[in-house]
Amino acid sequence: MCGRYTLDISEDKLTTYLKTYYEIEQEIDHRFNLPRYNIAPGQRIITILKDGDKFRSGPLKWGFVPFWAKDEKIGYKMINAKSETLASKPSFKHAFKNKRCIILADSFYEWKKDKNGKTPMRISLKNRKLFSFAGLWSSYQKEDGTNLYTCTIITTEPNEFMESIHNRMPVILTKEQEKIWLDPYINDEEKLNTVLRPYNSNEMTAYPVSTIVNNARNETVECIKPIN
DNA sequence: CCAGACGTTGTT
DNA sequence: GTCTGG
DNA sequence: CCAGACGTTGTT
DNA sequence: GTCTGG
Repeated sequence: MCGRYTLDISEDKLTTYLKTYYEIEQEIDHRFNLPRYNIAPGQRIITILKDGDKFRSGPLKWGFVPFWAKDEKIGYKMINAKSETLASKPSFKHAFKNKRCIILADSFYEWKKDKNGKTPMRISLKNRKLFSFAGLWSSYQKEDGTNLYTCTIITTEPNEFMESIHNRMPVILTKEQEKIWLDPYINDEEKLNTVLRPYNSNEMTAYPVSTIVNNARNETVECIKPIN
């Protein structure tokens, strides 16, 4: 599963990143408060989607609320979506065809179970670069008529590397895979499914961190500090 | 047909 | 809205 | 994901 | 146990 992650990059550098890879000229909202060391469900997160031929970056609340929901609380239960069943679940099938997005990150946390209980692990790419999770988004109309925009992170079976830590992992996309995933003109299930695969084990790395990260109120750099 | 759920993970 | 179960 | 609350009425 | 909030 994937229920916590980081985006350890300055506002300036992320601005450059968005321009370089996605031709996005927008400013980053200062309220994102970058860098971030403990991003949790329920928060507004930085995402990218494709609007026609242009990429757009925007904040989406993490926790998918289907447009037909009676109550937005359901979002707290929909922070992840199983890649294997996206096309058949009433909650996700529409978004799978029409509302795909990616979520920018540079690492994520998983709690590894051992004899002592749970140890939070920080997992990132060996090259330490930013990457993106595959996601789905939704627009939900609230009672007061305003819209709530939400998203979910897609999970898959673990690769060889992740197996020792957890039984699921988020779908991480290469830049090539992102092109397919974000292309609004593609809606062929089989084609889309080809990118929803576990990431290359050889490019991933992990280390244990302090349980400071357990509490989502703790947002300091201590969250990513290695422990013995 | 209508009613009621619609989700994931991990734990029991 | 759409699917499953009765 | 984990942490922390989880209830009502009436009175201060 | 189960829901809400971060």
